[in-house]
Amino acid sequence: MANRLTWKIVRDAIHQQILDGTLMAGDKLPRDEDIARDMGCARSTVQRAMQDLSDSGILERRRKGGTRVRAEPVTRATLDIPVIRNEVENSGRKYGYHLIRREVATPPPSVLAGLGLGSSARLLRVEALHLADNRPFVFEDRWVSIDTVPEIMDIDLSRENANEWLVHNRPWSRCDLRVYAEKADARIAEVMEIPVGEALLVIDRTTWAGLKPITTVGATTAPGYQLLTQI
Amino acid sequence: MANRLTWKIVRDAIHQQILDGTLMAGDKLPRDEDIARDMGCARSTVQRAMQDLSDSGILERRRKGGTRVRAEPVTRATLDIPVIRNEVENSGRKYGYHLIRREVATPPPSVLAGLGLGSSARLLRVEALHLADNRPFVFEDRWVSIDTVPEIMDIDLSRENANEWLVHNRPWSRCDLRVYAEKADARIAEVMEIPVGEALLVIDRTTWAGLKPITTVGATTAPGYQLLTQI
DNA sequence: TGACAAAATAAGTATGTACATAATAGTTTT
DNA sequence: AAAACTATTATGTACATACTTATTTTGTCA
Repeated sequence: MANRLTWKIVRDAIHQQILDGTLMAGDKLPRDEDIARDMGCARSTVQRAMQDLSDSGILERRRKGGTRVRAEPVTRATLDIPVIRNEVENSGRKYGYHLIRREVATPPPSVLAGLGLGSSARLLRVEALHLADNRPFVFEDRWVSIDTVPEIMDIDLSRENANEWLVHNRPWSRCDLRVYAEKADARIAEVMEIPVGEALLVIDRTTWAGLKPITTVGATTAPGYQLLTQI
Repeated sequence: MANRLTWKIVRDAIHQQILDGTLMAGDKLPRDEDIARDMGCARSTVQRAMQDLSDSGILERRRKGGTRVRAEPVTRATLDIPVIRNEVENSGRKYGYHLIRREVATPPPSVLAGLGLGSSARLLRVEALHLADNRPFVFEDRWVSIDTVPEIMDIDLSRENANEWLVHNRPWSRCDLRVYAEKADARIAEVMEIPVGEALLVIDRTTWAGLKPITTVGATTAPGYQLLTQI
């Protein structure tokens, strides 16, 4: 009931001081306690606000060192990479899935290194195509650790999608992501039904459960695909 | 001193239940209060842990509805896009900058629409090349709102980098990012000293201060450029 | 039966207090 | 003067408590 300050109000007030130039890059802010006294709220409210600004990369906070406006600004964005089926269906299109290859093999050294495995490890390789309205949407080239996920061998991957099965049955605790552009080679061009040489966005993802590698996937997206974030 | 539970311990305990299958996608968790009682800590400690898991996209929380394991998992990653100079110098290379074009013009409709401006607005256009060890690293094609940032007209952009000037002098409150792949056209190929048709990663960014648009930039990166995140 | 109001619920927030921790500044010892 | 303690400081965390808010469930009335 009372006209208390919320941490979001405090956060926006501080942010506003940065936006209007009252606080510039590198400037030091007063102690949380003083800000709390000046604004008339509890220190924990200021702490919450500061934590949020710090998480967004706007402020830098150090014990004893105090709080300052980040001197080397970064654009910090949150990227949500959904399960492909959801991505397709949420955009109102029909999802389709098609298994291309399934085999047990020894992956190339780069894949083994990325997973932190020795040179003789044998993994399950899965190539599959995800469709949106019957058109190729994402081609995935995946290696799954049979050692970490033995159950995957019993799954009928022509009916069930490895991506979804893993995400529902083997949650990860660590994930490496890399995003880059690549020219479509003959193979990709054929599978995706596009001209050779087309520029495609590729999302590589490697996940672990604890220290054990689960899977590494290269997801080659159709032409025109965009990753979006909004802050 | 006492053996109190920290919110990180609580968070990891919950997360562990998800990792080991005790909690599956879609499952409902007990109320914070009950978890706190069971684990022997304050509800605020549980709240802090839950907030973190919710921010990471692992849990979904709704007032009255309770907490459940996210049914449609997403990979949520935080992307830090630094100022290019810092990115180059932090990797131990020499940073260079070169202004290619500076003019006042009316941008194409797509740019105007992205900025939410009418069809007659005149903006400052800046084309510039960022170098790493004297080799092209990022080509930027930028439009700056003269209305929002009139001071930009007085800056000598052949000496001072628009990217850095803006980021230090015009903090934004909202930012849209989009990442995609594009084939190098003749112009880009010449500027970047690469073959025509090379697949390049492009990062488009548009920023606002409140409702007023500041700038929109297309940053075309050199071949091999990767966006990385690690969770 | 359906529409609408009231109650119940669980997360979200605010506060004061106490203590923990990391980083710095100052002081003493070698 | 370098190294090794010590004190100080500002943020970080934990907790008990009280109140707020969004949402669902329930109850009432037409």
